[in-house]
Formats: sequence, C-alpha cells, structure tokens
Amino acid sequence: MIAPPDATPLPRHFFDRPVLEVAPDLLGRVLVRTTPDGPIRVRLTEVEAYDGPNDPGSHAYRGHTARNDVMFGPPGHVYVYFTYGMWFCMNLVCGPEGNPSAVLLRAGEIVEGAELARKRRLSARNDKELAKGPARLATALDVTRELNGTDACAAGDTPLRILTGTPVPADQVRNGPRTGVSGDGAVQPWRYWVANDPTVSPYRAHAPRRRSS
DNA sequence: CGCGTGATTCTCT
DNA sequence: GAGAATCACGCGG
Repeated sequence: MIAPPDATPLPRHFFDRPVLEVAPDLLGRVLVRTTPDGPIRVRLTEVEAYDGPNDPGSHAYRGHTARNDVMFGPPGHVYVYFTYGMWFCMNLVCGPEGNPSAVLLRAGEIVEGAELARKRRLSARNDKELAKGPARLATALDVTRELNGTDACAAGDTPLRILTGTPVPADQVRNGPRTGVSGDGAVQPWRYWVANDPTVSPYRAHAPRRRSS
C-alpha cells in the first residue's frame, strides 16, 4: 500500500538547496511531533530564512559556537535555541553541510492533536493562537533543547519530523521584512507567509529593551 | 486595537 | 554586563 502524502517525510535533498528556495517551499508542509499522549500535527503558515555566514541577522554571523553548532551540520536537522530567558524556537537547517543556513518556523495551523497543544498553551484564546509565533509554536509542540539536532527527515517513530503535506501555490505566498531582527539584518524581506491565513503572527519591528536600573 | 513594559536566563563580548 | 530570531498583560482610545 502506498503511503499518503501526509505520511511521507520530506527527503534530505529538499533541504540541500539555497535557503531562499527552501523557505517559501516549506509553507503548507506538515510538522509532526510524536508525544507519549499522541501526535500533534502542524501545517506551516509562516517561516523566516537565515542565509549563511554573511547574514547579519543570523546566529551564525559571528562564527561557529556551541549554541549554533547544529546550523553547521547536515541539512534537514532541527536547530533549537533558547531566547529571552524563557522561550524556545526551532529551525530547519538548509544548504550543504558546513554552510550555516536555516529556516525559523514561525507559525502554523494545528491540524491534529489540538487538545494536546492546548494543555501547554493555556493563555491561547482560540485555536488560531496555539502556534501563532515561533515560541508559541515550540511551546504547543513541546519542543525544547532536548530536540536540538533531531533529524527531521528520518523515517519511523522519531520525536519530530517534517512531512510532504500540500505545498502552497506560489501565488498565495507573501513575503516581507523579518520580525524581531535587529540591525542590518532586519531589512531583508525573508519572512514568508500564506496570504490571508489567520494563524500567521502579526508583524512587530524589533524593539530594543532599556536597562531597568 | 495599538502601544509599552516586565519576565527570566543564556550567550557571547 | 548587555542584549536577545518573544510573549502576556495592562492601559488608553
């Protein structure tokens, strides 16, 4: 019997391309998180590209460190980072090994396991908000530091993988400036989203924090 | 609805 | 020591 599209992982070579090609092509793909209580599936509606060692917005801009190590590894793996003292965000590594490019997964529509996601997203006022924002998406899927380096292209019963899903036609893809990025990196129009999708997060320009004392 | 601010800790300078 | 690829909440209109 033939596996349905939603059961087929994206092949590794999907990610072994320039990140600006991969990012819009990820819209409509389905991320599956396997938990002890059952699967959670998310249809991706918003992503952001970070393009190699010369992108001033990228965590890899200042070289190879312990935190960004996974970005320098093979494509198709999950890079999870911790930020603002509280939150995790997840990326999928792109391009050839050694070239530190990645796509930040910013938002999606929960298509299965919403009851499991709600348990971790108690402040969400409705299901559209469950994964509306990169840290919300990671929280809804219970993605933390432990999943850093996971191979999202592996077959079988892995904790997190990315399936073929149904790609979004090019005429429904929009793009604009990246969110939350400071300095020169902010101007790149490398945030991609699905037109008129209610699960896409609102745009917010980066706001530097003042010192408290 | 838009805007401002506190939360909380890791990472790199 | 500063700033962070963010979120939630309170306030004012």
